[in-house]
Amino acid sequence: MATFQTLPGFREFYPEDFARRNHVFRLWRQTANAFGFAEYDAPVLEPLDLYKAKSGDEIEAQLFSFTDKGGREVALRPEMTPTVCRLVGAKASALKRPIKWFSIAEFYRYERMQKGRGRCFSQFNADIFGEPGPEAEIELIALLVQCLCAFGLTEQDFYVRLSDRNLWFFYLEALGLDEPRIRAMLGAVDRHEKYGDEAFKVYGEQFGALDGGLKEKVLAFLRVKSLAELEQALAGIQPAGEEGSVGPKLVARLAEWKKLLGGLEAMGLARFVEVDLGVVRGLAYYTGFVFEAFDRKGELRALAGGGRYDDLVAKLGGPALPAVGFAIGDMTFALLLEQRGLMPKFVQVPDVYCVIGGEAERLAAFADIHTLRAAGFRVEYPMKELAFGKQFKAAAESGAKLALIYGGDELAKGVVKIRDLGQRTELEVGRAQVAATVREFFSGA
RNA sequence: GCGGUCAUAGCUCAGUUGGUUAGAGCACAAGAUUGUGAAUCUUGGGGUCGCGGGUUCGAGUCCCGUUGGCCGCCCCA
Repeated sequence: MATFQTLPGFREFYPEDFARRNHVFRLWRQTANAFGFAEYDAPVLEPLDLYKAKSGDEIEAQLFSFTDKGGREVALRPEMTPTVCRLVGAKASALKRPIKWFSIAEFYRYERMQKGRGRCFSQFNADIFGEPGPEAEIELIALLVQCLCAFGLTEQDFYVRLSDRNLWFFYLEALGLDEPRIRAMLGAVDRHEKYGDEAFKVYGEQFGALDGGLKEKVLAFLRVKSLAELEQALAGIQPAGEEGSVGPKLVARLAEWKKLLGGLEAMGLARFVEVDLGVVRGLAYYTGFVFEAFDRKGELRALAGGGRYDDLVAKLGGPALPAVGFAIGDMTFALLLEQRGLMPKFVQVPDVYCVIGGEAERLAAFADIHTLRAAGFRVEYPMKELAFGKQFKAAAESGAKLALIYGGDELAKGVVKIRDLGQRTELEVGRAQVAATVREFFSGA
């Protein structure tokens, strides 16, 4: 048993694990490319203040942070958003709009592990900068859906819940709440799914008990599950001619909802998306539409989450720049794929396995082995001398399609015996024809 | 940060009310087998029973602590 243990919550990728991870990353990358997103990366270690500026001082408890040898307060990145805001903010005026970027990167959070959560994990991040309208959300939600569908997942397996912090803000404003009350109420809305009416307790402690009419209106809004219900709920709140200052904002917002849902429907994605105003997402930097993807069975943590954060680039020192983004975590996602039998088994299979008689034959084989490898074939051979019987067994077990046989007889005749391990047929070819014959076999296969 | 639960070979697990040198299957390796296939048989390597302490004539087994895994709470950017 090894003296040294892996640090808690960190992961090791043995070849089969690594193959699975590669598979996931490869399809994410391919999908993002299809949507015209450009890939970037950035440092793993960042100034601690970058995260404090975004999320507040409390965030430090959940970071891998320390003081470096130059006295700098630094942290391993727990997320990509502040970093990408800095990157984009620094060159905003030179970047062609819309700015569509993605990354696949590893992140670190000092947290207790749970199912689907560790201290290190990877995320696919995609963001659009410079587009204030719901066109950006359409593009991103479509990308999110496709990033899951690319693996064979369907609307039976997952769905995206769509909500809107702006809409809530305007609605609560129309109900007469001031900003502190609105923020507290959004906190209650966020917790309502889990705690029921208990969720309003904090609000009550802060601002006094909720009057029944208000609570009823909040609950009604929270239960909105479709555009039609939304229109109905809003119709009730803005009687014609009254509340003139709030009404137009809600009307304009409703138009954006129609645009967003209409766009997604036109893409054929309506079946993946559910209106659900019960989602507002924890941290307060989101400024508009927010969305989260969940498995349909509701057994797993959120698969992905995102939303609009129009103020963040400026807050982190860049120009005012509207932004929307989302992230998919790799851990919960891998669990879902395993659960649905959509994670392939990866075995490394050579194209060709060489069966080699002795030392002289080995040298002859080496010449062909290297030629074939240089041509892109995956070629294996036994590292040490083995009985022929063992070598044929090894060739069969390796999964190779072809065996090249370099025995004393063949060497003497200047030929190589090529055995089709699937068909169990053999033919002899001259040494000079080996590469061409192998190439022909695989181009036909 | 809090709670529950678990820890024996690379993996899955046995191991009796505490009793001699800790076992099996799988996997790995060698041989039977020096020119043809996933088989079979034989053999082998591999363990400070997570770590530390305690009780006892004696601890894998009981007690305490600790580390780590899993699950849940808080949190979830």
